[in-house]
Amino acid sequence: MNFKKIEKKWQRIWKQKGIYKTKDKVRGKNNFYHLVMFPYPSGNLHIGHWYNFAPADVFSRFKRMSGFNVLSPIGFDAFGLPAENAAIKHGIHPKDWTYKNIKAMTVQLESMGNMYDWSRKIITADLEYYKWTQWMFLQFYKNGLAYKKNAPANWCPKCHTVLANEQVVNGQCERCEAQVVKREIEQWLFKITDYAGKLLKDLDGLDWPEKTKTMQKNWIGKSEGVEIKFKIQNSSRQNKFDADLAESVNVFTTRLDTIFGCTYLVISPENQMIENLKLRIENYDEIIKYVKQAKKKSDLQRTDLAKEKTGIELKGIRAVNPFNNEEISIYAADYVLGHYGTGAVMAVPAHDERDWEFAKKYNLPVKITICPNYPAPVCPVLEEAYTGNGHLINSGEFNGLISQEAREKMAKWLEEKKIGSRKINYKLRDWLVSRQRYWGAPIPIIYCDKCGVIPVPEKNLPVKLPNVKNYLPTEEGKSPLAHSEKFVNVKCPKCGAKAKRETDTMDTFVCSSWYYLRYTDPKNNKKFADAKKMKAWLPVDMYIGGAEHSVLHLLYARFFTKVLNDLKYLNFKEPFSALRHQGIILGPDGQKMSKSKGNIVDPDELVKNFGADAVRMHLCFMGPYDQGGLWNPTGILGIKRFLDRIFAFTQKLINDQRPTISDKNPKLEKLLHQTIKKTGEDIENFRFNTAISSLMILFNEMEKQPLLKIENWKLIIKLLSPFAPYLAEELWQQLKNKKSIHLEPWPKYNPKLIKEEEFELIIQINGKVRDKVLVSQNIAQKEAEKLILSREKIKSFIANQSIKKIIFVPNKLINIVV
RNA sequence: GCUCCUGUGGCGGAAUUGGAAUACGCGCGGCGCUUAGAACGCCGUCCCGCAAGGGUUAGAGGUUCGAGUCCUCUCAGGAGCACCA
Repeated sequence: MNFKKIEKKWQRIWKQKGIYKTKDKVRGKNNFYHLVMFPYPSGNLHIGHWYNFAPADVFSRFKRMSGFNVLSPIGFDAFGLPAENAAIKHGIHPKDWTYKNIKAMTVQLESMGNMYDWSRKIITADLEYYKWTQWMFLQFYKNGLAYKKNAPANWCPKCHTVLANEQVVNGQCERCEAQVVKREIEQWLFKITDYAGKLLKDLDGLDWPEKTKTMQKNWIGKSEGVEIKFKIQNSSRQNKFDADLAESVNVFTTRLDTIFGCTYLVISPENQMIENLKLRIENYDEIIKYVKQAKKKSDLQRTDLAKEKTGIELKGIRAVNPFNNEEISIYAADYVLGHYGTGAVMAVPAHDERDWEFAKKYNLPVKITICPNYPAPVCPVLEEAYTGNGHLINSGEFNGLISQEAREKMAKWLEEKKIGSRKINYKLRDWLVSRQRYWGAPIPIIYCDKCGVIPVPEKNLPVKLPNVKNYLPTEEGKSPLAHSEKFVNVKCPKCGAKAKRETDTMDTFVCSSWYYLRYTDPKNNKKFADAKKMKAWLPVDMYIGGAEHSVLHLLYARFFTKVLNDLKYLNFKEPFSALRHQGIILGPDGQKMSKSKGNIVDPDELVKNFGADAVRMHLCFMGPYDQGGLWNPTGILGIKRFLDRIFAFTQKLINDQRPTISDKNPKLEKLLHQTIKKTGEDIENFRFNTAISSLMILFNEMEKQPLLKIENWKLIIKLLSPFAPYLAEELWQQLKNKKSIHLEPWPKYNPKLIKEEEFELIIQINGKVRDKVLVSQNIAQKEAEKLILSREKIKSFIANQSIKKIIFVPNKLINIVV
């Protein structure tokens, strides 16, 4: 079999006939939008791409054969850091690099034989695309969802840009793994926190892997509690000037039930209170020294659990616990985070591990208020914090309540006295979208001395990314675009005076947050996509991609959809109804593939040696799709042999002069129909490996038949066609069919033929298999008992033991307990 | 530290709801074809035992007539979270 010739031939014909062009509507067929996460044009397609795209294409093809009008688009996530970093490394302009790679990767993608509708290809770095990315930014801005602020941000010193929280992994840059540092810099953010509640709640209705949902839930991090006002007590050093300032400090807690055990407060070093009470804090200078130190630390240093907590008392001021009116001291400590809750906590050392540790170190009072072994009257001496629920003691009128009740009653008490209220906090922080880099969509904002921050009018979009020579990132925290006078200097759209453009570009994740919408109408130059077309396809019915995007792309895309839904551009709230992740392919050594380790498997080489069909099919056959696994260099031979045998057998059938119609083989017919059923169900459930093994079992049987109905053989070619589209098409033509096999419907199985009339009854004695016998389906227990007890083998096993019990499982087994 | 997932032959892996463990493929061994090899075809391939039979799903216990599957503990590997009050 000359697979190279076959692949070339069909690539040409498929393109010519446009069999993969997708219409927005086909009569009698439901639309099905099947999407794979589009690739970065980072260089070459690697085996991981193949593992992502090839089995996904099997699913696409199966859906299409099953009667759906399937949209299966592809494109390139072309803007962004990785592509730009690679370009710089090779000394090539990012634009040239990116488009050169897109060209090469397109050829590689075409070789896979996927049913992509190439007429819908999108490239996020194209002017026609990023015009709409900028338009999206403007909508966010106009609706108060994009804002600029100056605050410490995650700065990657190697990539010379700020990063979103989601892009910092263990204190390192997600891409280059450099240690991220804190840097004060003006930056643009999207108010994703406004959507925290909805992003959390709507996860419930999605057909997504539970793990992914859990990860998003944890990232959003909802916690319910109360915010309480602690009054600041007048101190000896009070003077008239600061009387109005900071009369109280707000804390957030989820453990209101422990408040009688609160023996001090802790505020974060960033807390404004320190400045507000400057004149009253006796050791202000010392405090400021501590604050400066804390601010210098990176998040990673600050959150290092292994390190001892540090803190410093704000001398001269004290707070009052509203529940028992006790005066307590106030500390500043860097284990309290400035950006979460109120940036201040009530410390309950007896019932919180962190407070316990801190209290032991600074010798602060510990007061037990929760007893674990309810209703035990005496609480044990604590050796560590007791953080569980229990019944309350030392808690005034709330004594004797259990934690859950107490939280409820105490919250009411607070609200009645107007010194606190229920509050929900989220860990999620706003999405930092500006990047001080060249290769991205420019943020469409203009700064005018007179008019202030002015969004670029929509009619002036796109703000074109200039083709500058100096695109290298800079140290000073500014985009390289800042050096381009031509780009920067602009007239204010409002007053016409001299103004300056924003020079930061957008995070690549902004581009990929809406691309799935654009595929439905990729050429539209009036809107990002036509509403009718979006309605025809969206939301995405099945989305496939790597699990590494669980809290990045997938969260951002959901956020975009919700915003556009609120702005009435979309009629749905979730972009991806169903989601599946492919696993990761490791090198033969069990290590992650990398150039330095020299364990990279080159898909082009494999295609050259074994053919695209074999590569596709082997990837499907390796194991469960979401599991991935190590690459076994010889495993693909099995698939290659299988395909060769299919080819040879077809030739034999075609050349065989004898009439092949006459065969009657009910056993084989049954197996054929069982296989049609199983293959379809397995593909539907992403169990490609077992689908293929059932095809192999069927073929092994068929091959043994000297005479075979050609119509039955055609069915097996159809079953094969999603896996091996080239070979199937070639054989289909050889079997004298004019239309493409890929436009054929999936074979239907005959339910009557599948049914077994007989089955092998397993005979167990004390749970051990001792014998088996062929009996008719649905045999009754009595009949079965009679039958097996008369068998010599069983008789001898039972001998003279008495039968205690007989367990009968219909159509499976019978177990005699003696 | 916490949470979740995974552990089945020499290897990748099968095994509806608890009901024949090791399907399918790789590899290996033997034979055939061949001057020889490659390719291909056929047969064999969990362990002990001549056999009857017995044992085996990381390890130890438990529930059950019956456990790879459910429960408890231990070990190993992986993923995620990690001062969020």
